[in-house]
Amino acid sequence: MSTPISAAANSSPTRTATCPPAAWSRPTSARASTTSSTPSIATTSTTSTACRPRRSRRASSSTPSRSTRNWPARTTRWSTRGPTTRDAACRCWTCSTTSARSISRRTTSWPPAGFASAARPFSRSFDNGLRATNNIDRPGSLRAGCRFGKSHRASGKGKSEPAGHEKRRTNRASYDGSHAKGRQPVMSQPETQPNNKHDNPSAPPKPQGGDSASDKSRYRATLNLPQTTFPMKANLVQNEPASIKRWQAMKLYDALRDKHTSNPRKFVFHDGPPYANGNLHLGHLLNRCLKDFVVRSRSMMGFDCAFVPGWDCHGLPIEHKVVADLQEKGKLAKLLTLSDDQRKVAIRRECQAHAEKYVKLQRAQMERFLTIADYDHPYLTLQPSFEGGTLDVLAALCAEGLVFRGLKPVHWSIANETALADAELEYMDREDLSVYVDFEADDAAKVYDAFGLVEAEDEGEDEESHEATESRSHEERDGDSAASKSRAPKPGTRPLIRPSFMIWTTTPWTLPANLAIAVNPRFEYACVWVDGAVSIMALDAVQRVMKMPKGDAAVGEFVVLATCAGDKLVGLRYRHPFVTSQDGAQSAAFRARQTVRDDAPFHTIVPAEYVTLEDGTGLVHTAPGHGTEDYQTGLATHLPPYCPVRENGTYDDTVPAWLRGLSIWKANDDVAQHLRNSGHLFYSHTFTHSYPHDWRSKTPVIFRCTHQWFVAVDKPLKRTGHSLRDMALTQTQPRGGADIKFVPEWGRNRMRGMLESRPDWCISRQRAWGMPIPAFTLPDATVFMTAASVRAVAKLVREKGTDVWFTAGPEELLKYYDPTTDPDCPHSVSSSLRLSITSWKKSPDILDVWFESGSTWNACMRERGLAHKDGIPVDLYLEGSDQHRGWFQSSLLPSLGVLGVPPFRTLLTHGFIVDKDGKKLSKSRPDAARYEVESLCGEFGMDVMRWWVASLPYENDIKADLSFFAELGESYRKIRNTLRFMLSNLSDFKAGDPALGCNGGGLCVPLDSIAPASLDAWVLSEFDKLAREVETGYAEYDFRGVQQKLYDFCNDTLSAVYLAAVKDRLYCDKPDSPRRRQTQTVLWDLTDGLCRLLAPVLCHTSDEAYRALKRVDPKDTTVTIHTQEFMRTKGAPGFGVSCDPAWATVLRLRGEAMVAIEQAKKNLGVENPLDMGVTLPDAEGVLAKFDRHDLADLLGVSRVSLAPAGGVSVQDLRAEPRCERSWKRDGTVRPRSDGGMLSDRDAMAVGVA
RNA sequence: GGGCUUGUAGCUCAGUUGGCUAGAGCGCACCCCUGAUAAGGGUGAGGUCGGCAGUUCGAGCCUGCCCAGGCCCA
Repeated sequence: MSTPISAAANSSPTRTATCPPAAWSRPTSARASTTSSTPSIATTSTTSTACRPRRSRRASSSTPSRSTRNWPARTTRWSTRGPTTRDAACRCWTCSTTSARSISRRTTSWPPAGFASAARPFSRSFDNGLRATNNIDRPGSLRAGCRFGKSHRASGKGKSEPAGHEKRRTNRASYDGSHAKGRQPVMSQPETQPNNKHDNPSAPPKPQGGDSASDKSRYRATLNLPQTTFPMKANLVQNEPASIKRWQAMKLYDALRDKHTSNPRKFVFHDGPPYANGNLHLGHLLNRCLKDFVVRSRSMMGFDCAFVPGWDCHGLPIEHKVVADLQEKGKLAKLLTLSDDQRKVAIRRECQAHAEKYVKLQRAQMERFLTIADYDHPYLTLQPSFEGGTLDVLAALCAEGLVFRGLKPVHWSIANETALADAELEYMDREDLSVYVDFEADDAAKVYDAFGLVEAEDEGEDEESHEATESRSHEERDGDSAASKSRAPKPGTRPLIRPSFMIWTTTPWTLPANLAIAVNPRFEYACVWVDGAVSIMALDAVQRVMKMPKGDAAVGEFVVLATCAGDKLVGLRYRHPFVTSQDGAQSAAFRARQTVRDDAPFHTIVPAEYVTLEDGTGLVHTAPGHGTEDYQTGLATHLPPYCPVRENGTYDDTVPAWLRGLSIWKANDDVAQHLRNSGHLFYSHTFTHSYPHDWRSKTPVIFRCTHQWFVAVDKPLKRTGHSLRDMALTQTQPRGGADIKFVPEWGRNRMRGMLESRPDWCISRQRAWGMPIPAFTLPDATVFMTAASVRAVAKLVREKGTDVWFTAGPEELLKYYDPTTDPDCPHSVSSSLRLSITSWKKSPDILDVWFESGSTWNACMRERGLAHKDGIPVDLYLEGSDQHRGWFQSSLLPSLGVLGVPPFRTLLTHGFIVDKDGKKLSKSRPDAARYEVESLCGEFGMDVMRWWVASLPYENDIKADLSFFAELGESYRKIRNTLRFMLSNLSDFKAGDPALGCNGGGLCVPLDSIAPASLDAWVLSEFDKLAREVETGYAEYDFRGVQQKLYDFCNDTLSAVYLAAVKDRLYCDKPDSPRRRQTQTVLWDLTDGLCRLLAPVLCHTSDEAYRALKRVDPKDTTVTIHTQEFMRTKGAPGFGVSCDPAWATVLRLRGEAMVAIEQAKKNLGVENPLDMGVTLPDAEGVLAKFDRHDLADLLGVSRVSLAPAGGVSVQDLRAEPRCERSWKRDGTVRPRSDGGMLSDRDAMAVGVA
């Protein structure tokens, strides 16, 4: 075993260790090998330039090799795996419910029987002298003989043993006597080491002055020890609801508004409405907390910040749920017997009840998040006033000429003759006909040019081939026709046959509506000679298509003549197999109903990126009236959304005569047969695939173009001459237009990208639960809706709600409408309105819910007088990044249309919650229930959750895991304990009433009397810096920065430096000594100021601490921190106290001294810094003005002296007498009249000579 | 497939115009204190900056490709 440090080495009572004597080396000690190379502890650091104390870990210059670094990393991992975990330890400190669990786990689950004294990797709360080591942490690795190795004190500090095998079986294990008692394993050794470390044989001879525990406690009663009612244990789960009740009792939101009645500084923040359906989840919690940080911080900055919560109440999910419930209860069938209006009113009533139920539920959850808002007066999209405000927006857009009717394909139920939303579809297997169809090229030469095919040089081709390039059908080739015997041309040469574009479709009934063929411009296409015909298809599809069994005769011979890129085909024209220019979308009948551009590229090859090679031929039959992608292609190429299918699923009169009036399902076979007969069908077969069906009738649905209402994004506004898209792109430019601020900045590009590519906004839906679009169909089938008519309906809606649309007739609905004053009213209408209005039909459409939420800047903010009166109405919108396409855009466009400016000055987005591996949070995870917000509030407490939210870089994905909340719980406790310590040292302090001037009759010391070189001035100046940074952080929505700075201030500036330094004067000075009172003044102000800075985040805890500081009676509901503002002096954040610039030097030296002290512990064997003195170099002579006691307290040593040169050095003071009261060896300790050994200061405090 | 975005220590994250010997907190290791005590303090160890290839005197940062995520589209 290693040899104890020799006591003989300590011959000098006050030894300066700048040059350790040779005798100190311990050659026989294993530790000697680690310390012999240690440089002199006289250190002169030249690296640190920090101006405030830091607990940074300086990078070591001697980085170990990689192989040596691996080992501890691995052990670290399993050291955290014990059956007790940190989160268990943490939970017990933030709430009452889990503490019992953590305690019980501590005492019963671990260590297992037989390992009674094995240390637990528990919380640091239990670590004092009893902490797990790597090996002990794994019971299986325990080895007799090493578990209870001798105390490091007896074994020369045990450094010779590998980490994890020795240690901590010291007497201090008795801290947790319950573990050791009666469970000492056989291999344990009785502890024989001396209890008092000052009896350590390696230590110098027992010095003068009492050191024993009894000596130490002799003067305990004479000290000013901390006292407070502010508990260490937060009990958040129990206490937070009490805070909520208190705030409700004092009507906190109203109080804040009243306070700012005449405040011209308004911060207008607008809540985006969540959907009133279901429980709130972690994503909502994130969103609501961020919003609350804004509301509370702006209020504390002195702004009037109203915040009205809102809910999105209309829409399909609620209606779908309600109808499903009705169906389940068997009530739907009865409803279906009612008239349309009656049925809709009944369903709407159910929907409203559903929405209101969830508004109530979510409101309670939001209040549990400790958020402040006008919960008694929320805005709901179902409120008549809101509905009126929305219709006003619609009216204004009508006035600008932006609202129009157009065609758009939607899922259509033929059985119910109604449009269906995605949520109303059920996918079921269905048997359909799959056809491969040849569409002949219009100009064969151009096609062959595209493929680069050249004329064949062989003059000997058969006569037939010299005929004009005419079509050759596959049917002809199948027989014994001459063509089938023709030879395949050589690759690269041009056949004298008209080529065809081969498409594939599973809906032959849509072929009459074919207007184009789409190719992918990036794919390679092939010109294929197939048994005497020529077809174009994607090169990658050739093999697959050629394998298609063509009835009885398979493909005989095929040759790829050439290939070319898809973009070469774009623009080539083809001939529809059976629709002529007199039919279809080009027919007079269709053109009469629909505007068709003259340059529309009918029957042309068009580009489309969505074309794939997985199925078909790589050439996609495109019918813009029968598919979403086709429709988009149509929009892009100006092809009309031609749909020849009526509501009942039969063809209209624009199709060829043989199809008119036919059911589309029947038409499938007829079309195939027609193609077969005309030789255009390459191949057909029936197959089964998954196909959407109407969830109610269980019948297959189709895509069908229907009339919808749109807001035009490219049409110039009457007022400005610019389109919504142009305006939006201008206003969202960096430093353009409104100079909208995006947080984070990349949101700008994201949103602009979406604005650039978005189509016209379809604002109509065919449902019951929503706001009706107040349009009317006139007897002549024209549709009537003008700005004035919408406003007239809006007025009625404000009086009666939108149910009136379903209960009243057109005459009643338009009772406020005066056609004679409406410039947009057609003469035919104004002249005969009163005569014909009873025969008008109400529009069955409702508004897209996005239009409602997109109108909230008007329907809520302007309606309620909360918006800025001029210019941009709202300062901030704050939502998840999905709202770049959602709410942000649906708000931007109407606002631009109505006001000409965006609705918001700043757009802040946050990311989505993902699990700890960065994957989507799955509801199916086994511990999903613990991620329910109610569970989280109950497990960690809301202030901890808020502290977590504040810690997040919210711009991107946010990883969430129970362990993270637990970690933030630890961090929260640090803040709490810091507040507690400050409060506990103010128990005999009275701040006085500021209204009384100076110290207001209290014990405060004027702050301007504090010397700039004092500790107190330093900490106040640090607070001012913090206050500036935190206020800036709040203003810039940098909550993470705020949280980190607050934590660092509590953890570092206060706990590690200032509070540790002033502890001595607080405890040991005479209670009313000026020095102590000055520090108490500072503590009081710091606590007050810190609570305010914390208040927007830790709204419960800061209020609790603030009330404790002010000694408010628990029953008193009038005092709260939340009506206060951030601390300001002469307009600037903080107290306006600055410190001496030399503090930078002091703090740099403190860092060096800490390292030197640590070295001294090893080299001198002095364990307690109070047994040390430190000499600081002061070459520049700047330290002289610093109080030596301040410096000593700052280093935690007994004495500090200055030297003109050299480095930091440490002296062993153990031979000097120690004050029995303050435990310091400050050089003034001597026997006193009461028989005790006391320093001068302590003698004075106790009152002995 | 496209737009935007993320990847840095065991974990959560900083990292400015390319100048870095890459920082912080937590955790971990070791130590102190026992008068903040289910507290408090100190000192350390720990990194192939997702991968590959370029540009550059110099790359965590710029470029290209690839891998793995997220949001919104298709």
